[in-house]
Amino acid sequence: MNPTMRDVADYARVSPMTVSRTLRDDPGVAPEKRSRVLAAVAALGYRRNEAARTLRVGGSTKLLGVIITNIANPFYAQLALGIEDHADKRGMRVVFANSGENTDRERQLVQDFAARRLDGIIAVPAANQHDHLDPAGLAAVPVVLAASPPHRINVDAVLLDDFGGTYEATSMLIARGHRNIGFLGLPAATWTGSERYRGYVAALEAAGLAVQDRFVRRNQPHVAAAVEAANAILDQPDPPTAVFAANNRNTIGAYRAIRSHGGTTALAGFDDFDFADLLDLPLIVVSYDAREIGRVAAELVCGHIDNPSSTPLARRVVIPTKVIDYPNAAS
Amino acid sequence: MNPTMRDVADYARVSPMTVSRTLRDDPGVAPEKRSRVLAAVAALGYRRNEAARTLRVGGSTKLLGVIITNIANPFYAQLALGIEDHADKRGMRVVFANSGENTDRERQLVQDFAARRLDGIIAVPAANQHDHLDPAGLAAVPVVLAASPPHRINVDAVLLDDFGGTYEATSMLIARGHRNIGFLGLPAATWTGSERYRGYVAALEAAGLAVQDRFVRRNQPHVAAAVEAANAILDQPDPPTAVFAANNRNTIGAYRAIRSHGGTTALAGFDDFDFADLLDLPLIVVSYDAREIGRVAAELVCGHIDNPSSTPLARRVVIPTKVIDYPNAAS
DNA sequence: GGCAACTCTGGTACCGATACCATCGCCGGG
DNA sequence: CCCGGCGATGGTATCGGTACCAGAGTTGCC
Repeated sequence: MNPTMRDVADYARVSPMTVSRTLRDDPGVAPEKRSRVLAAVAALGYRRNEAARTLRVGGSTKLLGVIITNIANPFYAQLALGIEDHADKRGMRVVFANSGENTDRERQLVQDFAARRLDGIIAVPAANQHDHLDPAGLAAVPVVLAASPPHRINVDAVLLDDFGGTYEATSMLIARGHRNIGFLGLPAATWTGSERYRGYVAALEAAGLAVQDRFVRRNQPHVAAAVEAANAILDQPDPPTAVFAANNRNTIGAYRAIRSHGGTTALAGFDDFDFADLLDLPLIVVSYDAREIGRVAAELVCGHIDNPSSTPLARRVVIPTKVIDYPNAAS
Repeated sequence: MNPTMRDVADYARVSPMTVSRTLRDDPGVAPEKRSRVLAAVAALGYRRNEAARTLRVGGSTKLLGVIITNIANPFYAQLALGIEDHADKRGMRVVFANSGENTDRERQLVQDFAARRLDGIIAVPAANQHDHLDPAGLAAVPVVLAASPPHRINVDAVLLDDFGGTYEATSMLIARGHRNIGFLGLPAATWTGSERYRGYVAALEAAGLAVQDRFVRRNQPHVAAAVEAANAILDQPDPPTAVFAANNRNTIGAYRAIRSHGGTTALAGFDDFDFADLLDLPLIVVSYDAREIGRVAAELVCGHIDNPSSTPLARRVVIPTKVIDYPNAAS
């Protein structure tokens, strides 16, 4: 087995206490014994058992739990980077898990994290059901939500300006003369889905345009469905001259459909991506700093870790969005 | 503070042992006491302290450490997904950290992981210096490398067929009539860089073509440098009619350069990506299942966890590549 | 009826580290 | 010369669980 502190003590002919003090840089260890201890540590390849230390000191595990829906989505990868940025500054490590948009699994993961006594949890909730994310039921482990506000629980959240970004991009389409604008959205029950739709509707209304339901599709779980929905919109008589896609997947689907329809329909979408400027059709995207979301979420959760007495404030930090125009002129 | 097992025992008017047994599903607990205990657990919101349990049982932390260079790279995100796939089946969680291609940081992370008694480590090494990844110096924590073979240490590795993929893609360019083919590579000191270059050279030689150093650039750390290198190659008199780019970054750079040169140069590159079929120039990519790499690496490391006595075999599993042709005909 | 075997329960020690207190030797001042 | 005080060191209990063993109560079989 691994050497223990007692082994080191025996080897160095001192008591375990002296070893403990030495390794904690406690003053009041004679230089000579100190060096004997360090030599013993090196000789035995000793490494302190942090779990045991944590148990005794009542200290923290210095682990931050992160639950996201899918790390393969570049948005979440950036989020993860931002969280790690901040965690690392505090000597903390990050435990990642993918929920796969499944609330049951999300619940299991949260329970597991609490049992492991992680210091804090950052979650991108899969759905609207948030009871299992309430710190009150989780041994008071601080929780911060990202990308979606809490529902009936009292925790902080870092949000994106879903409404504003969509409003701005849609308005840009209108400013370019489009009057009939399609919408490929996310399920209405989700925060993001509802906010982005709200932004679309508000932009139309502000320009005195009516929302036409025949141009709206709101439930495409994958790219293939998005292609199909976009085709359905474009195949109508008197089709829209522009489309707004509420996320990455829908943008790709719309892009493919527009391409196969001759490429004359304007396209705007939420979520920027690499290569957006290398495509063969013009594109408008709503961009934002996903890494910053992670950084802020980590800051908030660390704030609660440092100061557990602070009652959850249900704060909401909103990260701004920026609309980017990729003209993608003929090459 | 959190309730302890003793609190539960007091509440249920039994001994701590009975609580412990109940929570471990030990048979031989009277049904009535059992239900009293479960009621007490629910009433107090008790959660067993896994760290304490691990300490006593001498068991494992059920944590797998993963060190990659940058999670924002979709390749590593997929790798991470594959690792989590397998870990999850065994009730393990995954601790991620980015080394940022910095060996010093990598060393710190590995030490930290060992001190936390993680059960195993999967690393994509930042460089050729691997001493710090030797399980012998890490409390015998099993280590598996991904994407790069071990150097002077005795551990398993999961590799990609860097040579074969490059050979095949380059050969495809040759088969299409190209005789002068540029190469945008990675530093020669890296395994991947050297293997991919070897594949390029071997394909040329097999076709009786000479390697022309004026068409080769091997050190572009970011996209801007790749653009510059590609421009330098294309601006020569009698430039190549095709270019092979040894990774993602170089492919993007080459793509931009080729586009600005009129778009007549053929392009092939290592690493597939979303949107590859939506660009406005034809493209050949070397594709592979990054998720599978992660899955296999996790399997290997779990094998060592289950059977610590097994001497490291320095096994090498090679994941195959597949060449994909995106004609990207005019839209 | 007696004794072994079995079921259920609780006491005690211990995993590896550290907080707290006791001890020991040494110093200077009264 | 003796005692208070200080710095260095070690003993002991403890963090939250669990392995091991002992003991109480019950049953079954000869």
